[in-house]
Amino acid sequence: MNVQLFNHTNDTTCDCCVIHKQLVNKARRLMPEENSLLELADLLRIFGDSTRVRIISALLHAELCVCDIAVLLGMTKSAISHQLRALRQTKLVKRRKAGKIVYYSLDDEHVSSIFKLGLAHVRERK
Amino acid sequence: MNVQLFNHTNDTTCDCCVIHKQLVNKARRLMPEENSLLELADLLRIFGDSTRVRIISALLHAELCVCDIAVLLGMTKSAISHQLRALRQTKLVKRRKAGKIVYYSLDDEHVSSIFKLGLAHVRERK
DNA sequence: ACAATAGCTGAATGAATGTTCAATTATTCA
DNA sequence: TGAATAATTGAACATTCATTCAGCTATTGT
Repeated sequence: MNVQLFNHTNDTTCDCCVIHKQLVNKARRLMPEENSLLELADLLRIFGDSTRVRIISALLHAELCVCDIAVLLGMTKSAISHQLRALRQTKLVKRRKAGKIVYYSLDDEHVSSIFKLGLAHVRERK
Repeated sequence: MNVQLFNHTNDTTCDCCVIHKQLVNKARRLMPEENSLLELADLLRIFGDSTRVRIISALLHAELCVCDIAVLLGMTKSAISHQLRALRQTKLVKRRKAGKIVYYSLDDEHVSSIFKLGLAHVRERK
């Protein structure tokens, strides 16, 4: 276990030896398909913006319209609308139209779960 | 409930009426402190990059050194090292030195939990 | 039909960010 | 001590991205 193998590969992308070949192969085997990882990265990148986090935080307890969110965050409706589109594309929020007004809410339980887990993480790391 | 209040504010950041003032106030009351939200956004932004997600995915099942990860992802040690630093600063991974080699692993249970929740989300949204 | 309003969109711009390259540090082994 | 190697670092460059601005669509009420 953990034996240094020193299998020099001709892989030009790394200037070193493969130290733990079996572990690397195991990790490669168990890794989700590339596409899932890309979508996961996308999801978390969209989640991970201060404006969008505040929008999600606001929607945790109430369905709100674009104007509500704009006033709450002290930003323009345009800026909020742009961010809501990103959140909608990654299925973090969903919308419901009622006349001229569009109401936004969290899309499913995963969103609040990730929010709460992340918040717990930043509060416990000290 | 949901009565349109039309309280014109002089807030220049929004060119519209406060539609649901009580809901906005409630959301404002319940929102975590600004600093927590900023740190949460930071955490998820760092998490949400395809290279870093793949690193975390690799570390789900084994502790690996920088060189292992570089070979696994087909990238340079330098690039990986830069990303590991970002992951370390947000306490997503931790490291252990053994001679010249530095082993990285996930910092705590939150990280794999967020990973799994996010993956479930992208797989269930169709 | 017309005015008013909520929300959306595209282009532009300035800021943030990932990777590369070269150089440096830290550690082992002979 | 000196060569070799794993890892780190800083600067530079190219790309991505959030917000602003102006204009647009959709809907309501008169």
